[in-house]
Formats: sequence, structure tokens, C-alpha cells
Amino acid sequence: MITIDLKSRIPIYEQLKNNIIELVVLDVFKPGEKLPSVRTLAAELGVNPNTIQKSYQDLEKESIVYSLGGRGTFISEKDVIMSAYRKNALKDFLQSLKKLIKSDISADEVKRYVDKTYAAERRQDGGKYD
Amino acid sequence: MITIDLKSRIPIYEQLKNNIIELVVLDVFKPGEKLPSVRTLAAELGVNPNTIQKSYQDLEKESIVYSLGGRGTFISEKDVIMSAYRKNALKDFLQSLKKLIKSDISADEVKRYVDKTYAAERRQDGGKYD
Amino acid sequence: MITIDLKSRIPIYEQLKNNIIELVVLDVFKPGEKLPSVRTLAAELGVNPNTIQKSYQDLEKESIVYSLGGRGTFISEKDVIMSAYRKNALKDFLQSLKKLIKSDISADEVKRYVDKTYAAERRQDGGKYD
Amino acid sequence: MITIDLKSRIPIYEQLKNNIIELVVLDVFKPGEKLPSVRTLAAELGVNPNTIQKSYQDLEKESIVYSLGGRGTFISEKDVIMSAYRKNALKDFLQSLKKLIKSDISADEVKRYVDKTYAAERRQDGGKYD
DNA sequence: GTGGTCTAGACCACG
DNA sequence: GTGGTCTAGACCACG
Repeated sequence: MITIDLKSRIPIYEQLKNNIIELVVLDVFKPGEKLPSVRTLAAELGVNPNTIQKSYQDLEKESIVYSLGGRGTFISEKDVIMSAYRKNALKDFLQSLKKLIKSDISADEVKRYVDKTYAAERRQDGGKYD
Repeated sequence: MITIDLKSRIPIYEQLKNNIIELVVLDVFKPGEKLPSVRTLAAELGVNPNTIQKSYQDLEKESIVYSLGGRGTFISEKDVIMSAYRKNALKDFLQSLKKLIKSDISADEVKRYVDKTYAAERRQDGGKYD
Repeated sequence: MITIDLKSRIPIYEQLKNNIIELVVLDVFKPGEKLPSVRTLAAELGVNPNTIQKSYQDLEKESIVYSLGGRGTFISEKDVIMSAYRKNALKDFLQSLKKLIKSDISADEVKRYVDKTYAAERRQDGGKYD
Repeated sequence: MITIDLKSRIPIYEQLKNNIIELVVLDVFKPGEKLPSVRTLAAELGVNPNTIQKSYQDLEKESIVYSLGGRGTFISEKDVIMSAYRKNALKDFLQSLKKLIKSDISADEVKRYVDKTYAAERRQDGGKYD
């Protein structure tokens, strides 16, 4: 379910964070659900437990998860997560859009890219439920 | 003209690179124009000449500028720069768009954001020629 | 394994780059293999770590190696390296051949040089497996 | 007749040297012929007289030209120049050929490149005498 | 321990 | 004066 790319330039702990957030957004992880323990996940992914720990701590600081001493780490309410996720995606989206505009691309061309991407993502989603 | 933020987590040499590329895209730096010398810019920005050197050499490897030892560093042809810039912006744009789509935003809402951003950028451009 | 000539007019970091590429071409370094760490190699060769760093970063930009911060620097897939290497060797070959042709050497004589060099290189290879 | 590329990474004084040697090899400059004076050539090419001076001095050291105090600089005997030129081209040729062989290219393929280059150079030569 | 960034400062070739 | 290379040495994030 959770996978990481050891060869990526993105730090493992950050891949892990993004991965977990994405799984909540896609309704794979449900609010209140218990995450695998630090040790379990570390063994499963073959990474240092400290790395998992750092991810969980970061996620807790961002209110994506909450930990109950001794009982584990759990997914928070979805609306909190969704709004954080969307806010972040939107920030990146607008920033890259502004750069794109500076390169003299037309609004129509940008919208064509939007349509094409929606079509492609829809196709992929369909595949998932075959 | 060129400014850097010493407190940013983005390395100085990368800020510098982005800064210079943007100034070319915005036609502030013209092809063939000489950039400030490594030492001059280092003194101006209060950073080490090696840091400027690294920026210039990186930009040269990316064909954004060309350096002539003993003569200076100069802006390359604009089409090379523009296509590299747009390719990069487009990659970021599509990546953030995909994340946005996962958060169940509608294509129409995305397009409204596109229109709003175009309007805002146009306003800014208009300001430049007042 | 890796050696440099401090007296050469070829910069140390470039000697190092050529050295590493050659060792991959000759199958001494295998894809995925970890290179010596920046500090280790610096100590071994008696040069500054920054010089090794520059080599490794250059090689990474050319997709010869990939560096994972905190983990090390590793050899990339061989096909990428081979094609870059051959493309470069071929460019030099054709350039020197054109100069040779200007000196009125005959195609037959050039081909004799080719045969002689192949024979000599084969002998050297044979020697390796004695 | 003599041209230089200010944008090239090759130092101007070296371009100049290669240029003059090539013109002798191609029989454009004849042995005993007087080269343009340092000042004249500097004015013509728009470069610093020191740069021309350095080229001429280097060429004299390599016995490509000889200078008669106060009267000018003259082309040496052609056989000296030819053998130096060919020796140099041959060294580069063999070196790049060895690299090419390491990339597992076949002797036949190398010879095909030789034939193709001869054909192309002959075509160019033909054009010159139209 | 590993690579990545940066400062301070030296010396070089080229023009 | 200009870019290019290099040493010495510091501090950082990541694992």
C-alpha cells in the first residue's frame, strides 16, 4: 500500500508523508484508522525506524494524524486533511501557472492542458474499478 | 535587479539561477548581453564569488548563458531559454494539477482559477507600461 | 583504481570524471555500484573534498551517476553511459580524421592505422585474461 | 582569409595558430610568404595585438614560421609544417580510436565512418575548385 | 557517515 | 579585469 522510491531525490520521510496524505485523499485510509506501527512499517519498507518516526511526527504537527500514547497513530478528520492538501496543491498550481503565463502561453492552451489531464486521470480511475 | 533571500531554504545559487532565467524571460536581460562579472555580483549581493560562479556554470551547462574566460558571461539565444523555461513550468503545472484533481476539484473550477490568474497577471503587466 | 595526475593541465575534477566513465565502460564499475564517498576518495587521492564533489555533481548532471544525499553516489544504467561515451569518442574521431584527410593521407593508410590499433588493443585485452 | 570565432571556448590565440597552420597545409599560405603584421591582423580581426603576438611567438617556437627582425614573419618550409600537423592529427586520431574501440565498436563500422568522411570531404573539395 | 551548500582566499590563463 | 580551478574548513539535512 505504502511504497517509497529509494532512488528518488525526495527524502524518504517526505515521500512517506505525501504517500499517507494521498492515501487519505483517495479514501484508502479512513479517518480514525490506525496506521502501521513505526517498527512494522520500518521493517516492511526496509528503512530506518527513525525515518518513519520523523514522518509520523511531522504529520502529527500538521494535524494529519494524531497519536494516542502507547496505542498508536491514527488518521485525523478528513476535512482537515483535504483542505490542507488542496491548499497546498493550489499554491503549487498557481505558482506554476504564473510562470507559464510569463512564457506567453495563451489561456486557451492552458485550458486544453487542463482538459487533457482530466481526461487522462478519468481514464486511470476507470481502470482502477475494473 | 538581481536579489536573493539569504534566509530562504532554496540555495543561493539556485535563487540566482531562477532570478536570471526570469529576467531573460521578462526581456530585462537580452540575448548577447553581458551579465555582471562573478566578483562584481558577489560584492553586490554580499555572497562568496564561488557561489556566483556555481550559478553561472550551471546556467552555462543548461545553455542559458555562455561564459568566455577572460571576457565575461553572456545571455544565450532566447528561444533556447524560453523552451527550457516553459517545459519546466509545464511539468510543475501538470504535476500540481494532478494533485488538485485528486482532491475532487472540478475542471470548471480549475479553469476559473486559470482565468482569474490571467486577469491578475494582465493587470500587473498593464501597470508596467503606465 | 582511480588515479590522477596533479601535474597535468587537465583539471583534476575532469581527470576524475574521465577516469570513472572509463571504469564503467570497461566494466570495472558496475551499474548500481556505490562509488567511494566524497571524503574517502578525497583522502585517498590527496585532494580537497570539494574537487571530488564537483566531479560527482558533474557526472550526475550527465546521468553517469546518481547521488542520494546521506546515502552515497551510485553508477547509473550502463546504456546511458555507453551511448554518451561513444558519441563523444566518435565526435573526436571524426574531427581528427578530417584534419588527417587535409594532410593528404589516403583512406587505405588510415584503414591500416585502424587495423593496427585494433590488433594492439586486442593484444592488451588478451593480456588481461592470461 | 583568417577568421576567428569570439564565442568559441578555444582561446583566440590558439584558433589563430590552428588557422594559420591549416592554411599552410591547404596551400593557401606558401612557404616563404609573409604573414600580415601583428598590428594589421589585430585591426582586421578586432582583437588585441598581444593576442596576435602570442600566436606568432608560439608558431615560431614550433618552427611553423620564422621572423626576421623588423621585416616581418614568414612561413617556414612546408615539410616541417606538414609533418608536425600530421603527427598531431594522428595522435588525436589514435587516441579517439582507442576510446571508440573500448565502446565495442567493430573495425568494419569504423572503416565505414572513414569512407563516409572521405566521401564528404571530397565533395567539399570539389566545390572549392568549381 | 553521506552528499550539498557556502565562505574565505589563492593562483592561473586569457585578453 | 575576467572566468576557472583548487584548498581549507564550516555547517546542514538525511538516514
